[in-house]
Amino acid sequence: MDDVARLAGVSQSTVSRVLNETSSSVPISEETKQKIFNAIEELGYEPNLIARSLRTQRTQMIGIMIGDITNAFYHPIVRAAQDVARLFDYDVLISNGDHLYENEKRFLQTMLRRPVDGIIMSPHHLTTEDLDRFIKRSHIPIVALGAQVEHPMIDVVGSTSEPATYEAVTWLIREKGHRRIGFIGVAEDMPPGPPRLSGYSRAMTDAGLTIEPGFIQKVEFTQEGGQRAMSIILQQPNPPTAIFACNCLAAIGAMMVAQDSGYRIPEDFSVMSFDDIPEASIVRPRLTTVARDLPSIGHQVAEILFERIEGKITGPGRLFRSEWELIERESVRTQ
Amino acid sequence: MDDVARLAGVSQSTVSRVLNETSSSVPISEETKQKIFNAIEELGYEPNLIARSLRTQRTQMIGIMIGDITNAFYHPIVRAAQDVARLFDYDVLISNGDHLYENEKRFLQTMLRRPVDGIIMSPHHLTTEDLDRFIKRSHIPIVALGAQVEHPMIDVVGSTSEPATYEAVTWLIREKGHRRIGFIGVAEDMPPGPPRLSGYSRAMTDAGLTIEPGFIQKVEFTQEGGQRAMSIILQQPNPPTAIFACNCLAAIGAMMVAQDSGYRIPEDFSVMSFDDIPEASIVRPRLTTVARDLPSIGHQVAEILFERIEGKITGPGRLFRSEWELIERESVRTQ
DNA sequence: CTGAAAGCGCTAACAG
DNA sequence: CTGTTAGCGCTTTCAG
Repeated sequence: MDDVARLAGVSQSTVSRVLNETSSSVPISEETKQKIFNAIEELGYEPNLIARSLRTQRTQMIGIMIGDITNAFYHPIVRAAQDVARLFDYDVLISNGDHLYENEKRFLQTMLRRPVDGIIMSPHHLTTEDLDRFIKRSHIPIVALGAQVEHPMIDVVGSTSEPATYEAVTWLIREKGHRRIGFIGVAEDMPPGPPRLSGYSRAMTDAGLTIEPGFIQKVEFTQEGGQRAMSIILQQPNPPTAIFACNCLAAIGAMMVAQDSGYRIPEDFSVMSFDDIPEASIVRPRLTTVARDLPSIGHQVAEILFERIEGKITGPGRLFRSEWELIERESVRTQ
Repeated sequence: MDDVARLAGVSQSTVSRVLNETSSSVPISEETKQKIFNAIEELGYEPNLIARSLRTQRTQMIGIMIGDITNAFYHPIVRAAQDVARLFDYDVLISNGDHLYENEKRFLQTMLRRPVDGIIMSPHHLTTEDLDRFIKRSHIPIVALGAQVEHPMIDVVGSTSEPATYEAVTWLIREKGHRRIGFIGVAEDMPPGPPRLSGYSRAMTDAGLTIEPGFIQKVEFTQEGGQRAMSIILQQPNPPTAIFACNCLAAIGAMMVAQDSGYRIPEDFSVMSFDDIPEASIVRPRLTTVARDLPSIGHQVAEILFERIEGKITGPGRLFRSEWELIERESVRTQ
């Protein structure tokens, strides 16, 4: 920056001013500006963000932690969030939680040391206390994605799980005539398992149907998880006619086990799942799912975060519920 | 850090020393160390990486730019690279190129301003001159993933495209008896299109087969691309009996178009592709592919980069070829 | 073995 | 409208 100033024949602080024109309320003559821009051009100067950060105490970076890079659910969200970050001239530090508590804690520590100006995360194991301790120490705004975080300073996006599952299971019962419905949930009661299970239970109860304990299986968010769950369900003496899975990958795993065992979908089992990822339309039959608009969730999450970063919003954490819609394809038939 | 020093009753520079013990050759008494660690613990102190970076001129960050976050090909690679970065106590800045020249250029600029200590990228549009200009200015080591970058300072991992495609197409001809083979390549001759096309051509020529121009379609790395390509191929008066696609997503798109038009795979068309992503085994019939060990590529790429970052390797860029193997599933039948 | 002090590149008062 | 100056929090000589 000194070199630029020297070449332009001005002081270094003037260069800094023209570079941060918005923040400085001081007017600068067009002529000086031109000289400076020419010098910058000639030298190919790029400001050093490290130095700027040290001074301003803002890093122009946000951190995003996703549950699992392998899960297509997160891709549109990350992409959209990255797009809005770019609008604000922010970079994004992405981290892979892989659903491990250790990774989630390390992520927080990294965010603290680095530090970042804001965080988007999908905490699966982190407790409210973990988050609270972090926020007390750092004051970095956090928005949580699809988690049941109850914290006065954390904005939450998601939480359509309970009602959406209720509607979907009710649809399976009322419109499609199923009465024996299995549920593939999430191991260790990680989010978003519990609200979806509760939506399922409520729908069953409201319809006056009994829930057979063997019909509820809790597994990981993976194809293998779905396979495991379905194998167990298939061993029931009187198996369900429909399966609601919390997650597309698990639904696909379940479908594959059933097909490999000689069953036909949807003739022998109807399968339905949550979140419309590309795999849902690759698979045959195509999956009927509860779909949320993932790119717009990504947008929303990032915009909410920047409201905090820019200080436009202060005060207690807010809760945003995203829309959903039922996409009917081929994996469910009427009983 | 001052607070820690005060609480421990030592000077701030001593605290810094115990925190960077490896780099400092100066011995420090056990007693002092203990006092300092206690103080750190008590205060919950975390060093500020920004300040450290400003001083050391190293950021403890690497940048990774992938072609497309949506393409499962990159997921194991990113995950593995992130794992090794963590071993070196590095953070990872991930960016999504989305196969756009503009994004690739912006990525480089970001890496320069930020700056990072090293870069892993899969350049699709960036020219050797772009990269050369960047390296001249920044001296940041780069390792390129699966690209045909010819630059004296850039390490390249990949480049099995030509021989692997040659082998695969030859297998289609010799073992499976196909003589009319279509090829779905990459639009605008982006990597890794050209070497794969050349492997295909060489195999066809070596087998004495003619290449019909209408059998070669160049499209994007997406399902839609594959759909488009296959639609055109299906309109040929005398279509091929087998299709080799450069990319699984495109292969899946192609398969779906064929199936939706009433053709059966592999009875009417054999389909084969490159890179074994999860979708390849979800789809029916399961895809026969040329598979590379993606996690180990990710590991390798990162390790090569850290050799440069740590200065263990200097000198001209190296070329690493990864292993591949043919995984036969159900999408190819003998003619 | 430990402390003092310089300075990484920048921003933002403050002073003209 | 522009220049001078004081740090941001750390590492690393240089002295002791």
